[in-house]
Amino acid sequence: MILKHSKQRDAIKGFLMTRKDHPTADVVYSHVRKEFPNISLGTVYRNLTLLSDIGEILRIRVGDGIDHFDATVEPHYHFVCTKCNGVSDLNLDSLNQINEFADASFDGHIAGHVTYFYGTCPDCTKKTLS
Amino acid sequence: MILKHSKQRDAIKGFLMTRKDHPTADVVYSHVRKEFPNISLGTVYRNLTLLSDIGEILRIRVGDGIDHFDATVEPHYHFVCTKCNGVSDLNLDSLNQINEFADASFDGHIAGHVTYFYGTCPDCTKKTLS
DNA sequence: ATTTATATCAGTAATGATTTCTAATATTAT
DNA sequence: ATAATATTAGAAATCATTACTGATATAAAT
Repeated sequence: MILKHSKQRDAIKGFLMTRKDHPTADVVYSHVRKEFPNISLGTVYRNLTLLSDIGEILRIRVGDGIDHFDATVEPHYHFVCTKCNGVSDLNLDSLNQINEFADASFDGHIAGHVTYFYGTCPDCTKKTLS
Repeated sequence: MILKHSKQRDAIKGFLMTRKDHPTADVVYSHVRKEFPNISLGTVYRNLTLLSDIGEILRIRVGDGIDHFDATVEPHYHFVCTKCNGVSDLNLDSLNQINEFADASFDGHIAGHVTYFYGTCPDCTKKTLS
């Protein structure tokens, strides 16, 4: 199916690009609504799904049962704060060697892995100390 | 709240212990129903949640949006087959060193990681070849 | 510019997994 | 036995997400 240009899709992608905290569909919705008061949550979901299908954004699942979205599509790892539940990026080299490590003792074929780290984010660490 | 014994809970835990494929609540439900025809899905969910809260089983999220459950609580890694969607265990040493690796370039504190591997399981690998 | 074709939209309804509610039942202690 | 209460079955509610529908916007063809 051929894509047609859409202002709503532009706004969704544009908003995501301004954010480093991997917002949920609901957060995207509430912000894009400032520019498009009549936009529907269904449109937000449809475009987030479309954009991730064509590889322009990432859909991230970090165990809270809610999908998060990320405009940075280059492979990278994520961090989830167990205090504020925030999601952020980690500046970390690829851990692809763990695929071979796992493959060594496995009878099938390992193509990749999904990893996220958890703990206390910089902000919550500061708050704990003060 | 003090726990009381329950035949339904026993059956749920007992069924889970016979399985290595990390069934979903729905699968647990359909099997336990053979012994307790009137058991409700809510009871299955409540007990699976209770058992994982007290650490007798694990609740596993592998990105398909459905919770899987595992009677093996010792830390171990999981594998998801991208062909049959089956979930299985991996016999793999802990990768805890990646926590320190990630911590090195991170301003907060990393307490742990969640990882699962994906690819083709032994069965599907065999079928592809034949 | 008009017309045509169709992708996208807003709004709403439907879905699927999971949780919560309620009155009845089962379990444990007294 | 009796009392106290955790647990149950069944149904309803919730939450995130997807699908449906007729109207609208976009891009291409005339």
